[in-house]
Amino acid sequence: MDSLAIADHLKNHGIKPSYPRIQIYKYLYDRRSHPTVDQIYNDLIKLIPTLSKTTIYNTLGLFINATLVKSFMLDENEKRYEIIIHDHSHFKCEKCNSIYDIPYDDIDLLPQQYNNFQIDEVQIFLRGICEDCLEQ
Amino acid sequence: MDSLAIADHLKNHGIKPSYPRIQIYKYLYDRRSHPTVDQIYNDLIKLIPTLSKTTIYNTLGLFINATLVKSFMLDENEKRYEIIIHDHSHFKCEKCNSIYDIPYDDIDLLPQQYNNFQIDEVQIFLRGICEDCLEQ
DNA sequence: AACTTCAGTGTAATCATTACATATATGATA
DNA sequence: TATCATATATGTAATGATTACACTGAAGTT
Ligand SMILES: [Mn+2]
Ligand SMILES: [Mn+2]
Ligand SMILES: [Zn+2]
Ligand SMILES: [Zn+2]
Repeated sequence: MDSLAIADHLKNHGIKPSYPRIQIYKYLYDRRSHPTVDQIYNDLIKLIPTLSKTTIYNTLGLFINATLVKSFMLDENEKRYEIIIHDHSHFKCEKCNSIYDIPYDDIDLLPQQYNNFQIDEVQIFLRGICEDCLEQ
Repeated sequence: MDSLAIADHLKNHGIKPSYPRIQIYKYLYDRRSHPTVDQIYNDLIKLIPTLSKTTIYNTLGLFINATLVKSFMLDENEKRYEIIIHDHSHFKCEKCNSIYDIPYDDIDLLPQQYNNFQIDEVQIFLRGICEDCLEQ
């Protein structure tokens, strides 16, 4: 997704596509990682020397309101952010601290119903040791 | 579970059963809620006028190490704590902010396997609107 | 009693996040 | 183009949860 396509995409969601906004979106889109605000800042400051953390917080807030991005917390005390592409859950390795995406198909589950509760969102976190770390 | 039984229980897990420790355990055991440190403090200060938050943090840390208690975070920025009795997941109502326990039996799932990953813990959070709030 | 150990407390430091005020860019209007 | 209005971006300060640290005091041991 190039900058022009991102700009259109943001406009379609009612967000004016300023340069920092486009770059933050692009960052999340290209890496498909789960960065903290600090990580985003440390990476993008190379590209946008005037960038401030406040701008990152504000921009992510906008994206979340437009349901382009979502945030979640593991047990650390920093929020993590990721672009919303399709539903999946997360696995965190206790050894290498990597966070893996896990497609829903791979965990056999259907938690769509609970009594008469309306369920809008399901978050699943797995914790353990990843394949790579187990091999050592 | 009375104070004597709790004292024994703590001893069995290598924790000296001081008065504050017993009361904090009792608090979590009796209420079966998901309090923040602040809530624990504000409630127990009535019973233990000299209690400090540091003591609560230390005590919960001990309990967590002994796997008597676990902590988790929703999207707020305060950790929540609960006693470990049996596995279950959580539902948070977006209207009344209540946190409900949901037995695993009620959500049809078996995420025990993923490739060759070793899965030690599964956390499931549901989000939506609870029965009570829907009725209004 | 003297000594050791450890639980408990209070204060200060840390760090993520938010609030706020100011500066800058954009876009419309005259 | 000059002027004005509005939205965006930035920097600094405030907030609030958690942790670090140093001290106090109780309990037990010799
Ligand atoms: Mn993900
Ligand atoms: Mn629970
Ligand atoms: Zn790993
Ligand atoms: Zn409710």
